[in-house]
Amino acid sequence: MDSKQNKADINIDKGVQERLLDTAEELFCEHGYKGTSIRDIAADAGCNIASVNYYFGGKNNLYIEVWRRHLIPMRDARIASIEKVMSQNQGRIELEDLLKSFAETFVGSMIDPDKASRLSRLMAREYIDRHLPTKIFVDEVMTPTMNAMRAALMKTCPFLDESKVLMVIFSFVGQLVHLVHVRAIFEQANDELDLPVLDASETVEHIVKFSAAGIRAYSKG
Amino acid sequence: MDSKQNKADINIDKGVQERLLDTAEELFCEHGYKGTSIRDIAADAGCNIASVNYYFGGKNNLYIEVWRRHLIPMRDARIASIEKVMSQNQGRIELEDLLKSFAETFVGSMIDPDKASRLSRLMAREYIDRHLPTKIFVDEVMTPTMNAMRAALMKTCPFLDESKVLMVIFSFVGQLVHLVHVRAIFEQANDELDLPVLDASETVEHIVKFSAAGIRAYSKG
DNA sequence: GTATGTTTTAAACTTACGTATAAAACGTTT
DNA sequence: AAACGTTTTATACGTAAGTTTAAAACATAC
Repeated sequence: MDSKQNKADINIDKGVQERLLDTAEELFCEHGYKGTSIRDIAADAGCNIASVNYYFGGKNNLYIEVWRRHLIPMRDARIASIEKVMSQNQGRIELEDLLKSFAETFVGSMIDPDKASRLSRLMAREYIDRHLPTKIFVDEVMTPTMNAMRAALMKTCPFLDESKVLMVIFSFVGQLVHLVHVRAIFEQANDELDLPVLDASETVEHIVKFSAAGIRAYSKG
Repeated sequence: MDSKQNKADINIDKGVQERLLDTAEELFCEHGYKGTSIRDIAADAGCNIASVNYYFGGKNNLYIEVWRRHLIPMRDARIASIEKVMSQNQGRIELEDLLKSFAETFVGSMIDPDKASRLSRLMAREYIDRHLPTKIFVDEVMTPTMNAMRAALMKTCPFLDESKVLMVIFSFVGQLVHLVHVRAIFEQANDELDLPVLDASETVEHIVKFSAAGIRAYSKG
C-alpha cells in the first residue's frame, strides 16, 4: 500500500464513499454526466473502479446520490434566506433586500471558486441534460423554491397579481442562472482569449437593481 | 437498392451531405453532442455510417458544419433586427420596440416548434457543454451581437454609461436564454408531470416590459 | 464498352465505457 | 490464531462508439 495520490486535494482520511461523492461532484460539475467516466472518478478518488458499483450500485445511482447530498440543503438554504429577510423589520420589507438575499444564496459564494460555485453549474447543466429523474428536480428544488419566493414576493409587493409573480421570478432566476453559465464560459476560456471580466458581486448588485425596477413596473397598470 | 426510409421526413431528393446536416442538426439539438452517435445520424439520414467521415471527416467536423450553416445567418438576423428598428422613426426609437424586435429574433419563431426553436436549444446547450471552439462561439456570435445591441442601446438610452450597457444586455439575454431552457424542460416533461404552461409570446412580452423598466432604473442616479 | 474517378457499402478495427466476478487483503471478534 | 464479514483489487466481459478500409456500385467521358 504505497498510498499514491493522483490528485493532491483528496482527503485520504475521509471514507471511500465520501471521497467518491466529492470527486464525482467535482467531475460531474466540470464535464457533465456523459463526460465523466467511472474510471476518472475512481482514479481521482484514489480507489478502485469497482468501488462505485460496490458502494452505490452504478454510475447513475452515484449521480443521484451526489444530488441528494445537496438538494435538500440547497433548497433549505434558499428558503431560509427568504424567510430570514421576511422575519426582520416585521412587515416592512425592502424589495431589494429580499432579492439580494436570495441572489447571494442562489449563486452561492460564487465569488471564490469553491463548492457552491460548482453546485450552481451542476444545476445549470441539469436544466439541459437531465440525468436526474425530472420529478425529483422539479418537486424537490424548483417547486418549493418557487413557492417560498412567490409568497415572499406577494407579501412584499401587494400590487403583483398571482400570474405576474411567476413571470417575475422567472426573470430574476433566469438572470442568476445566466450569470453562472457566462462565468463558466469566461472561466474556461480566460487563457485562450481575453474577455471582459464579469465581476460576480457587481453583477449580483446589478441584477437586484434591474429586477427591482422590473418588478415595480407592474405596480402601475 | 430498396430505398427504405427509417424516418419519413427526410427528403431523399437532397444530397447526402445536406441530409446529414439536417439530421445531425435535429439530433444534436434534441440529445446533445455526446448523446448523438454517428450511427444514429446515418440511420435517420438514410445513408451509411462512413458517409459522415467521407463528407465531413469526423463527427466533430460535422457538428461544426451544422453550426457554420446557421451561425452567420443567425448573427445576421439578430443584427438586422436591431438595425431595422434603429433605422425607422429617425432617431426617436422606443426602447420597447428595440427590445421586442431583438427578443423575437432571439427566440426565433419559438412559438411554433420548427427549425428556429431547435437552433435556440442548440445554442443554449453550447453555453454549458461546449463542443465548438470557444473562439468561434464568442467571436462569431456573442461579440458581434453584443456590439450591435450596445450601439443601439446607447443611442436609444443616452443616460446609460458604457459599463452599464453590458450589464443590461446581460440581463436581457439571460432571460431569453432561460426561456429557451425552461421551455425545453417543460416540453420534455409534459407527459410525466403536469406543469404550469409557459406561454412563449406572453413571456417575451413580459421580458420586454420587465427589462425596459430595469434599463430605465439607470436613468436617474 | 471500356476506363476512370466518385460515391456507397459492409465489415473490421480500436478504444472507451459500465458492469460483473472472483480472489486477495483487511479488520474484528472470539 | 482462526473464522467471518467487509472491503479492495485486478481482471474480464459485453457493448457502443468513432474511425478506417477495401471492395462494390455508380456515373461520366472517351
